[in-house]
Amino acid sequence: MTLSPTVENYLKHLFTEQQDSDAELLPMGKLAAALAVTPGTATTMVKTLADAGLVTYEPRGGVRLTARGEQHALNVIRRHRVVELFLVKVLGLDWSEVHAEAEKLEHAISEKVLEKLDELLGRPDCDPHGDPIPRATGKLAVMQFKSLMECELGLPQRIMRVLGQDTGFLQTLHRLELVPGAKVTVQTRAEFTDSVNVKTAGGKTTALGASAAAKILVQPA
Amino acid sequence: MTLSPTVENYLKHLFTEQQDSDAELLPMGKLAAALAVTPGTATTMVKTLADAGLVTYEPRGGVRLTARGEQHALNVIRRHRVVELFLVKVLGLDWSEVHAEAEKLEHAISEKVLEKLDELLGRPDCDPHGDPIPRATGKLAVMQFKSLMECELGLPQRIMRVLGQDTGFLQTLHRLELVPGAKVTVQTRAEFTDSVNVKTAGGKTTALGASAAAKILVQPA
DNA sequence: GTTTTTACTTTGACTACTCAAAGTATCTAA
DNA sequence: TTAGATACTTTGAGTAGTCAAAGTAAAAAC
Ligand SMILES: [Mn+2]
Ligand SMILES: [Mn+2]
Ligand SMILES: [Mn+2]
Ligand SMILES: [Mn+2]
Repeated sequence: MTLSPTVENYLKHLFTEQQDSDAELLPMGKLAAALAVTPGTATTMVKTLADAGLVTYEPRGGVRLTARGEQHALNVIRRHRVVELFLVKVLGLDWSEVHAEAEKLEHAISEKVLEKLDELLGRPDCDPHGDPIPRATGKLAVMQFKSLMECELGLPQRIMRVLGQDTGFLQTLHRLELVPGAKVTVQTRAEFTDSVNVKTAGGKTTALGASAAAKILVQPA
Repeated sequence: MTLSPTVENYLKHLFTEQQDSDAELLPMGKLAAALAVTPGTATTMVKTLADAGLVTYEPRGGVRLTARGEQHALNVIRRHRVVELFLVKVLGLDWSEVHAEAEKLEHAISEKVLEKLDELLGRPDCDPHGDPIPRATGKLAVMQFKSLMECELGLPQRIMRVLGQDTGFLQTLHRLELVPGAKVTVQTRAEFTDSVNVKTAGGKTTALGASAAAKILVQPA
């Protein structure tokens, strides 16, 4: 019962896509897009996963992880995020580049090595992007943060999480000191111009577009 | 020009088999046995590697790495051995189990991560079994040690290297304190009974069969 | 110098994964 | 309530890697 890297990727993306779209079934098109494969490829694979008892599949309806599929998905995500943190904390890689590295390593890490990494890192709760790390038991903390688009104006906020893995986006955020742990204050939100003015701890003020601001999640400091 | 894990394994085994058999060409049968595939599979793959310029192939003669193939092989071996040392030194895994782990990880480590690991470990020369680690440039130290079957009797020796990766064998050596770095003295070599008597630093004396003794390489202490 | 054995190569078939393109169900909109 | 668009499935084909078994060259034995 050892899953191929391909199957692990299907389960992982199935989980994350399922997470941020509260519908019963995930449409095949969404899954195919997330995996960057053609719809036909996704259909074929999902039927195989259904036969293996990892998903339930409704033709022309969509797909959903079973409890067993979800456990496997959470284990892959755990490996991915522990590895990301290891690469940043121990090896000193830039947080903007570790996602790509972890995409490969997550399929090569044994349970034993994962446990040792987790121990070395002090049983961390979050990866370098603020994404929660599932516990070895499969439990995943669900945190509800507001984004810079929704949080209160003028009140100091702490950045808790950054959504998205694009290297350029993350490098820019690093340059602007908009990383998890940093303190920021949203000064103004301009209507119609789609722009948010943010003051960082360093005192600098930056304008962010709505799509960027929505990816930065905060909590009152 | 990124090689698949399968191709990397062919190149790696080609290199090591080529090393310890000084013939011009490596017979296909040896390669097939080393990779645990059928001869037909090895033939097919070797023809592909020849087309890619990684080996030269003489039908019914044998196979040999080109300079390019050798560089790739050395890089894979470097990744394997650096990873093994990392697993022992940093994560605290047992030296008997790291080979299996490294077999998977060696294909998932980027050049950047490899460099960071090498740095973290202090640019090591050898892996936990005493196997030399190729330099980033591709240079591999060739060391000529005597085994416990050949070394001088009664003279203290330091264990420099242990050949073979079998978990049970390595666990036993660990229990007997016959690991790289340990000091030992060969007291007697019994003819006909195929047995060698070895005294360890702890003062205990152990009888080793010829095949085991031949795998333990030493140097006068 | 033939025969037999051994080592190797070739062939045909299979699994896992993928895409392009043709076919079909369902939803939307007139 | 039918026409068209959309989303999905099916089919046919291709790549990478593998094995079993049939075929062949070379070496060994006689
Ligand atoms: Mn990631
Ligand atoms: Mn992450
Ligand atoms: Mn090894
Ligand atoms: Mn080793």
